[in-house]
Amino acid sequence: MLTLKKSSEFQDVFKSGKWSSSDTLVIYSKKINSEVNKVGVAVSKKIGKSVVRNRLKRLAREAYRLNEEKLQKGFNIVIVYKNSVNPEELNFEKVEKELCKCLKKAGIFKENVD
RNA sequence: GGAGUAAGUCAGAUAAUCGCUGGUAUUGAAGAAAUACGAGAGGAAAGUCCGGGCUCCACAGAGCAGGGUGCCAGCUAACGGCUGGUGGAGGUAACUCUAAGGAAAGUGCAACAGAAAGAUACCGCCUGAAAAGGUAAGGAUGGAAAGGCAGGGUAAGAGCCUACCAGAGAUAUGGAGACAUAUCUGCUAUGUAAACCCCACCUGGAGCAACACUGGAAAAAGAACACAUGGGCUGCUCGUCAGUUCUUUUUCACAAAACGUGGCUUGAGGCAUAUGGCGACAUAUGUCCUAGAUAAAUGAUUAUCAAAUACAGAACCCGGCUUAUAGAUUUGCUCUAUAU
RNA sequence: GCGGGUAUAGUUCAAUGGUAGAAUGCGGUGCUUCCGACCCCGAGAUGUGGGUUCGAUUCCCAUUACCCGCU
Repeated sequence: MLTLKKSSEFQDVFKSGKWSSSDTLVIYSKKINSEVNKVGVAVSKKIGKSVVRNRLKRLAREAYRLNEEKLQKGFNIVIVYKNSVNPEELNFEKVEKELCKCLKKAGIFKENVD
């Protein structure tokens, strides 16, 4: 799993990418000329303390990792948690569900997969 | 058995599958990558309230200003920390708390009430015909009222005298000291220094986003040059150092705010034993190596253990303080009930 | 990571250690045929917990929330 690292890459995805959202997540994506996908996760400081934010990042990364094979390639993706999220209500199953929903909306899933 | 008090310890474990970040070894020309082995968040990692190391500024200068600390002795690299004691406060007790120098160097403040707020006594009491004088027992106020209270004494009164209590000074004894005890003198000096201040001691500034190293080109404009200007922490005054560059803009290229590499983890380190000390701690010997990331590493699923749930995530390092914290557990001591 | 600041009525701001005040908003009364404007009256607050002081918005300590700067 490759991650986005530069600030300029993040800004590029935010400005010129497509977005789709669910109750808890917003996903920005941009197609580029590449054979791999890159992912970044962003959690606002308003959601909680560092323990909470780290936990949410891990959940998102794990959910992405388990579903990575089902995706089309050549995208830069940024996963953002909404500020209205209640961290106590989230567990791994919910995050995975929401993430897949958003990715389908964005059209990144391969067509022949449910 | 109950209630309490003090000091600690732990902070889920084991197994399986998938996955993450360093290290070592092997393969590989190297890089990337792969395989194997082993390691991988805390008691507060937090708040940033103190202190120190380290780096740069002149290895760090002078004076004033400013800031901090404040019973005594010790410990420590240092401290506003810790240990042991002294005084005071609370508790039946075990024990706990305590910013605790100076108000007799000076200044300020003490609203309202009250005659009066450390000072010219309003009413009152006594002497006296009056004028005037002597007084502070009693009176209302107030947080605080001329040491308190009782007796003697007196014209009325008053430490004027006496006992007890409280405060001040002197002397003696004990103690390293804070201070304690005893005796004598004598009756005045209110409170506030977490008001200014005085005294004693300490204090240069900035911080790893510090700092060092490597890495492209071209052009234009401006400023200042030796008794001058700018810079070297903040306020001022001095002193001193370096000695020609500095600032801005544009174009191309670009990891480009170089988001690169180092600094970076072996350290006032941990553990065990012995010795010295009431103790904090010190010394000696042996032994161990235990995160180092940079959009930032510990996660997901399943099973078992009654249950798996608190506060919470290293970011240069260390010593403290403060604050948050589910549950489990050990030891010492105190009071109390019942039984023997 | 480092440095600094703020918190007072519903809102915007004042206040030498001595009764917390103003504007606006809110409620009521009057005026008006009714509403508005105007007049009168009223309620309403020192972020939280300790300490110093006779007395704390003010001084000291801790804590919570928010904001700003460095990069």
